[in-house]
Amino acid sequence: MHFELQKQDSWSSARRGVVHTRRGTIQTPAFMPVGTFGAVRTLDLADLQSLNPDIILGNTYHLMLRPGVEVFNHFGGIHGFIGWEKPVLTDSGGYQIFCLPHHRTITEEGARFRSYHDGRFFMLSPEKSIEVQTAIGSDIMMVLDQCIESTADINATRKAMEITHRWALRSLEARSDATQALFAIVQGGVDEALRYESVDFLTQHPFDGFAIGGLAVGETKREREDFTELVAARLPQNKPRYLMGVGTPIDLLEAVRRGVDMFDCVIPTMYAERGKVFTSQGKKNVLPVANRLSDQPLDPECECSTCRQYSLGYLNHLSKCEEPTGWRLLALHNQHYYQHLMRQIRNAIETDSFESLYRDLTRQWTAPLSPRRADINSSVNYY
RNA sequence: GGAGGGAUACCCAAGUGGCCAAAGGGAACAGACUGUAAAUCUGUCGGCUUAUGCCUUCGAAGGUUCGAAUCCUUCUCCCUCCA
Repeated sequence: MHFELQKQDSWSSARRGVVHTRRGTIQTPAFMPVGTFGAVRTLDLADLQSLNPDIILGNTYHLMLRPGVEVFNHFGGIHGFIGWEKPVLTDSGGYQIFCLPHHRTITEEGARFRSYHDGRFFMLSPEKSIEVQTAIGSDIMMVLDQCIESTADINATRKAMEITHRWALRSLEARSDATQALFAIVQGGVDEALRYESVDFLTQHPFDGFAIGGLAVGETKREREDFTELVAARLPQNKPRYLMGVGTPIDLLEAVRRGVDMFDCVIPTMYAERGKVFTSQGKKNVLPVANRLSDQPLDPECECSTCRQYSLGYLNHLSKCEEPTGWRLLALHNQHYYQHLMRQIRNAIETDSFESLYRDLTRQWTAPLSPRRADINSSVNYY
């Protein structure tokens, strides 16, 4: 795997690049839809192909519990299993160490988990995570890390960072197939010195890319942006930078501006299930009764299949009935919105217009609506 | 014509003398959610309000009682069964 840096924005740290993987290229900045269990929630392969992201995500932790390594060995990896031929990145399970704290204990060896699904104990070590990711056959693997709340004290944060470093080296050692890329994960909470230390340690080793972990886990938006900037600026130019788990459209824009190349987030699908969509007019709630008789699309400026075919009134109805088709239609819209946003961003960097795109979008997302527009659709919010 | 059962807030529904402005659902409204144990969680939901405060409310009208959604009388409407 290698990273081709095509253009550096002159106004900001934004960069346009291409990640070359064994299964194809990823145009960056890129947003990767999250498919934890081997499917982007509510979407099927045809939906996914119509959205056409360059890469999707799967999750080691969930996939090792179900269906298990045996199934991936049988099917020859996730690509054959789910029918997706383009790149897949697997998260290592590090986030589950963070978000399932009552189900595990951490030792030097790894995280000993009690399965939330059948109660059995198992050890998720760096080696085990790599073994599972190898069976899954992802094109980009992540090292097992210890993510920790941004609000944790400095000692705990240092400890988590140091174990993350040791686990990262063990992961590198455990990799058997170098065509599977391996990214390390920078930790260090919201402490400047620790973040620098983490970057400096990890970048001494031959990882294919570097992720910024431990953000969007309790810190303020400002801290998130500051630490993204600080870490990205210290990472090598010639390797991709991946901000894990982030975020809202404005988070993405702010992070691209600070030099991040790759993102993933559950927000597009999660919000779809909550009746929330991103539009050119801001974040909108589909559920209020005020939308019941609307024959307008979700977003008149959107070209997604949902906006081309369905009225807000119908989507309001489906969402209120908790009809899975409604979640799917909103998920398609939100994922389209994210892919479209990233296309706009890539274009803007290419054509030296990132600054004006940045200003347009931030104005659009934060400016109050005109009275006329507010009158037409009272359920619009800002980001 | 006879015998029973019922009427509670926007809807369904609990409550059978004080701890009832009234459980629980639903709806509505607001909020949360960022490397998905999430079709989840939180708040508001009679009115006025800073309120542990006042006012109005449990089909209607009277009555008993210190005190009534709860007991009694009459009335109205609904349901079931028997003729």
